[in-house]
Amino acid sequence: MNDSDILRNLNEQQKAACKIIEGPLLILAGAGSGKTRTITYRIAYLIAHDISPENILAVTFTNKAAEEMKERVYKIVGPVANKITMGTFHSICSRILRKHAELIGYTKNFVIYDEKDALNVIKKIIKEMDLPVESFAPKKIRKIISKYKREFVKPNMVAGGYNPNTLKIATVYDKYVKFLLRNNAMDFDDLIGKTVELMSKYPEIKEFYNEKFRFILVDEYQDTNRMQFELIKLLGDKYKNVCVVGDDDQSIYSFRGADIENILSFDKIFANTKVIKLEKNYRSTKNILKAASNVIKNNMGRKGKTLYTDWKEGEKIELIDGYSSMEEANLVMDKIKSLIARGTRAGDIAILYRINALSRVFEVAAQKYRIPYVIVGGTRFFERAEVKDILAYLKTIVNPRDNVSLSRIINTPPRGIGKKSLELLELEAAMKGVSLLEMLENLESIDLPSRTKEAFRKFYKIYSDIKRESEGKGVKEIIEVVLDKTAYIEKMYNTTSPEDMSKIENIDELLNSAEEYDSLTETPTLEEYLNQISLFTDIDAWKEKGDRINMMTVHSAKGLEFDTVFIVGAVDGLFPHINNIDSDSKIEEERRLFYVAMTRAKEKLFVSYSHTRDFRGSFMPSVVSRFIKEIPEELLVEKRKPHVKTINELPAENVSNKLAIHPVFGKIRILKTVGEGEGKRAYIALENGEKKWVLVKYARFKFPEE
DNA sequence: ACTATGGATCTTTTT
DNA sequence: GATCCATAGT
Repeated sequence: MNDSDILRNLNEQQKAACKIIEGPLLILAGAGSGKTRTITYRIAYLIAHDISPENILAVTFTNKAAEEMKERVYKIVGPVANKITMGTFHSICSRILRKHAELIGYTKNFVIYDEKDALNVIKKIIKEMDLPVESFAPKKIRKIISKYKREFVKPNMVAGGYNPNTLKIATVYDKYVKFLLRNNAMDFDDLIGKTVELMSKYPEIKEFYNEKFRFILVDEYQDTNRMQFELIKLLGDKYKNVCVVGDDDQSIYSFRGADIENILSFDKIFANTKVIKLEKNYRSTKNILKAASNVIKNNMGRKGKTLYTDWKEGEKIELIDGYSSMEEANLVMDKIKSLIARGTRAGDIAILYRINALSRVFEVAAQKYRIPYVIVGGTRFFERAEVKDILAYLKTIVNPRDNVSLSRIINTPPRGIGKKSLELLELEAAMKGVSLLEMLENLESIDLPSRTKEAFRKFYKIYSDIKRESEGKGVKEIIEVVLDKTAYIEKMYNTTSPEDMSKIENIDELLNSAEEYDSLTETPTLEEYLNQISLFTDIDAWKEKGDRINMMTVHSAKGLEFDTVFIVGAVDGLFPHINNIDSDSKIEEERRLFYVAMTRAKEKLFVSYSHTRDFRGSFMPSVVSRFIKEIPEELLVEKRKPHVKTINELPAENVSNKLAIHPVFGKIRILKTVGEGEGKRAYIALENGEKKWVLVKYARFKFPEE
């Protein structure tokens, strides 16, 4: 394979990006500009130029993206592709850390705590310290700690300032860090942060990886945070062959610390950076691209790119105007039904929303219309309670120091070990400075009521039986041992309740995942399996092009494309989200998110909204998203309808005896209204003759033909 | 020790 | 409308 074989598939800018082999390179790649293609061919080009695949590191945003890239490179260069290191920051760091864990006080079997585990630890600490939950909300503290970690602020470096709570938070932080270390556990931030610390502290390790990864590629660079940047800096320190690919317009992870500065100041850290812009879009029609560009141009402080396409004009963008969110969902499904009838494949359609909560109403509608669907994301599979229970058994086998997992399973299924007993055990363990499991091994050394002791003994027997019988077995078999020894399914669930049935199905699904792992891995180990799944996301598992429509958040849809896209729930407060409308920078991120959503569409884009929406059970009035208003009217199928009038916008005398449509009761007649503001009520007559008083605040009436 | 129940509280997005 | 938590009853 020679250069021209590789390069003939690329446009001029893409070619240029391949040819710069050495030195720092920043590729600004617009949406749909063939970014993945460019990276893939660049890797092939490197290999064609005698660069050893072992010396190439490619960092992607998801595991799935890494796999796809590997496959694509494989198609060009063959089996040597398997020698390239590819993965997410988290998976690569986890691999590195397992090799050197002892140097930082861990063992190579450390476990990774997910958000829930981390939150539980913090809750525990807050309770222990007897802090008022009002000013120490665990979730908020968790966020603050995560931020400290990302910025390399250690507990003893937290500045007290004027807020007396800050020091207490620093104490929680300190206890949290120590807890994790004692439990041989890391959270997501640790994976990156500790790798950075490892390399800063041990020059010989850094040197090793500098030599190993002489050529570095980072995809989705706009969504890296400071820690990740530090890591790239360290890894690329010796050879400076660092190629990053990103699009400032698609930066949508600032809540996770992603810092656009990483793009803007890349060339300050890596001197003589070459910059290439990919501005030709191969994905969307002219109309979609034009609409998206008109939205994103309202953001200030962009690097500035002008996307263009040779593609057809295409269809205009269609707005879908529902009254309630239920009606909105039904109208969307109506549309989808007719699209499918006209030959569109269900798998080529996506419904994108701002928040997961919205999936529910669309799921119900899809079922009603008998449209096959798949929901990607939401509650992660591996975070479901029944799955976590089983995994906790596995984690305890691998890492006996993991007290979080042990306290989860010690009485699951119930075996007579209650809160009090567990507390006693924890107290003893803390005093002796040993793990819970070590405590269980030495039960004789402590003074306990004999019944409690017996219960502990029984549990320890189950645990050691599992451990013994797991020796030399595959992961699936080990899970079967756990299920067998604990009688988990029989004791926890009954086969008549539908909820329990779905839990049993989830456990089956877990067995399937283990079986798949066992069969696809050369030397399967429990350790590796646990590591893999703790860094696994739903999007990684998502099978594309199934014959079902796809539903997911806009965040999950990053990097994907679909023929037909529905952006749903496009109302102010949802998209942009209510939490992000109080500052320009937050609104700009919401706008980028909307832009990402729009640019997922290849052929046809729909945007839907409703005039009321469900909020914690009751109704909330809503207003069309400001982003819809930024789409030029000539790109829309129909002109935007004037916003419907609500009862509060009309004088009382205009309302009486008027026909309206109510979100629940349908066609109604308003007879009179009483009161003003919050307490304003309306007396209405339903079609069936029934009469009712309703609160105007919740019942949003729509008046026809206003 | 366990289960059922009601109350409070919350939802942004994710590795 | 879901989930988490404290409490009361078994």
